[in-house]
Amino acid sequence: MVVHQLDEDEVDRIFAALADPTRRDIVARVLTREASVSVLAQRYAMSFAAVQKHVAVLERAGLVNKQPHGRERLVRGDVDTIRAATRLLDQYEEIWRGRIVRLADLLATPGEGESP
Amino acid sequence: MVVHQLDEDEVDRIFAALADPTRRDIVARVLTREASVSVLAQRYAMSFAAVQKHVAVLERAGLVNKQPHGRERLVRGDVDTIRAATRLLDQYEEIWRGRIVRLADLLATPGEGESP
DNA sequence: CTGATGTACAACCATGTTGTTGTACGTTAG
DNA sequence: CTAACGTACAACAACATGGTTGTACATCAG
Repeated sequence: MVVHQLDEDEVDRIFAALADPTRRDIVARVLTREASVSVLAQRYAMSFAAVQKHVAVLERAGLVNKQPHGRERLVRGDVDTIRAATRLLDQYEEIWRGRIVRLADLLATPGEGESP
Repeated sequence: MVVHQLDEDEVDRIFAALADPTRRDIVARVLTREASVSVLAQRYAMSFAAVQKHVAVLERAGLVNKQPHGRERLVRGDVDTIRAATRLLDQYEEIWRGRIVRLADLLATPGEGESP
C-alpha cells in the first residue's frame, strides 16, 4: 500500500471539496455503492450540470474517481484519500501533544530557528 | 468532556478553514504556543489585515480562539475542533467498511427508502 | 435509422473569498 | 501627555465558487 504523501495543493483541494454538504453527501453515498452521475443528480435539488461540477471537484481532490461504463460514468469513493486527510488531522493532534513529528516540512513555513 | 455534535454549517466552516495553507500553518503554530495576531502576521508575506482575516476565519470555525491580553489578542488552537473533524472523517471510513453508523442523520439527505 | 439517455462543456450571473489600503481607537511605554 | 503599538473594520479590486441554461456528442433501445 502506497501511503501517498500529500502536497499543499492536494490538501487544499481535499478540504475545500469536503467543505460542502452536497459533496460530503455524494462521497458518503459512493463510498458504499458506486453510482452514475445522473443517478446521483436525481437526489439533489439542483441541475444535473451542478451535480456534475460537484463530482468534478471531488474527482480533482481524489475523493472519488469515475469509471466509464457504456454511456455512464460510475462514480466511486476513494477511501485512501479520506484516510490521508484523517492522518493529516491526527498530525495536528500530535503537534498539540508536543510531539512535533516532522510536520515542519508539511505545514510550517521555513525560516524558523526557535533557538537553543 | 462534551463531545460537541457538529451541524452541517460548522462542518462547512471547519473544512473550508483548513483548505488554506496559511491557515493550516497558523493552526499548527498556535496549537503548541499561543501567539498574538501581530506576531503571527510577521511570519507571512502578506499584510497584517490579511492575517487578521485568516484568524477570523479560523475563529468562526472554532479552530482557534482569541483571548484579550492587554492590547493584544492571544490566539490559541482548539484541539477539540480538530478532533471533531477527525472523528467525522473516521465516520466516512466506517461508511466505507459497511458499518453505516447513523451517518444518515449527519450527512445523508432525507427522503430515503432504499426498498423493502 | 431514430429517438431518448448520459455526459461534457461553455457562457453567464450572483455571491463569496482573499488580498489590498486607509482610518479609528484602546493600550502601553517613556 | 504623547508616541508607538496592536487591533478592528470598512471599502475596494481581483478572482474563485456554485448555480443556471444551452449546445454538442456518444451510446443504448426499438
